[in-house]
Amino acid sequence: MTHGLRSMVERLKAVSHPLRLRVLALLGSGELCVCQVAEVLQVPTSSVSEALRELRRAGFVNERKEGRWVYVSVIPETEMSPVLKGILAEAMALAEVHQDRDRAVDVKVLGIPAVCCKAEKTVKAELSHV
Amino acid sequence: MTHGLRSMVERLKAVSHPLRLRVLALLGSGELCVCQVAEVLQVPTSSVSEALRELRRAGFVNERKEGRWVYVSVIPETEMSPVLKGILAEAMALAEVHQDRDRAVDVKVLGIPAVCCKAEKTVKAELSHV
DNA sequence: TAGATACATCGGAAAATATCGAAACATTAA
DNA sequence: TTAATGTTTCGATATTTTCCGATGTATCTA
Repeated sequence: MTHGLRSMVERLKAVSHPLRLRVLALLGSGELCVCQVAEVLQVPTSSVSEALRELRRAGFVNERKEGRWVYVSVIPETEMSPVLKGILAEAMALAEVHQDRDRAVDVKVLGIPAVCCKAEKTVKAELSHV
Repeated sequence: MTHGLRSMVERLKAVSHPLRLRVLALLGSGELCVCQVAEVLQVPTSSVSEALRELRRAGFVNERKEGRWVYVSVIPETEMSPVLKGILAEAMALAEVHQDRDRAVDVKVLGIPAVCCKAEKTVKAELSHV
């Protein structure tokens, strides 16, 4: 038994969700902290946190705590199942995800202090005319 | 754009369900008619029918009508996306699915007339001591 | 034609999931 | 310590999904 039908279904469910799939795909191009993900995707941090919990339960992402930030990333390719590899590749090719990645570049350039909740409105304003 | 985030999520949802994944995996070893699937998996035909509707919507299975029977099968490998190929391979390796396949062999040996709803109880009896 | 059979759809109640603000928790900085 | 900030959990509601019996439809056969 690879891991059982039930477990396989749980893993598939984890990515059968627009936000969770977007988060996974976004992390596919590199580690980010939770607030950066929230900023890029323009959703409440609590939603991002919940999405990440499911992706972690499925074993698709790792996290690394550094001070008050939690950095999340997709597991290394050597640990990915063929199915995960395929899903990630297909998701990263989606138009929506390309846009997210572009936003992520801008967000990363600004650096963490400028981006997270405190400066939310300011950053949105800066990004809006990009 | 491959097909859009929404559409990709719909396709993943189609297999994020124990019965639907089992049906897909079962069909992975060959065409069956709806009543054979119901008999093998021991679930109401209406549930099988609904599961197949979703798998068809996702583009994972084809159907072929012959008289009053509807034969369903997984789409040819040449038409499968890498993701579908991976999911099917992993699902077909599950212990639960191996058991289903064994039952399918018995059901096929008995032939359609003996197996479908009419003879349900009889067949169950025959199969129970295999 | 009437009856039987395979399959699809419907109805609708129960369960699961989504969503997001509010509150709680953890860490940092003043 | 106190205030601020990033993250998680909670609570409560809205929405979706699941499940299967009952009903409907198409096809075969007697």
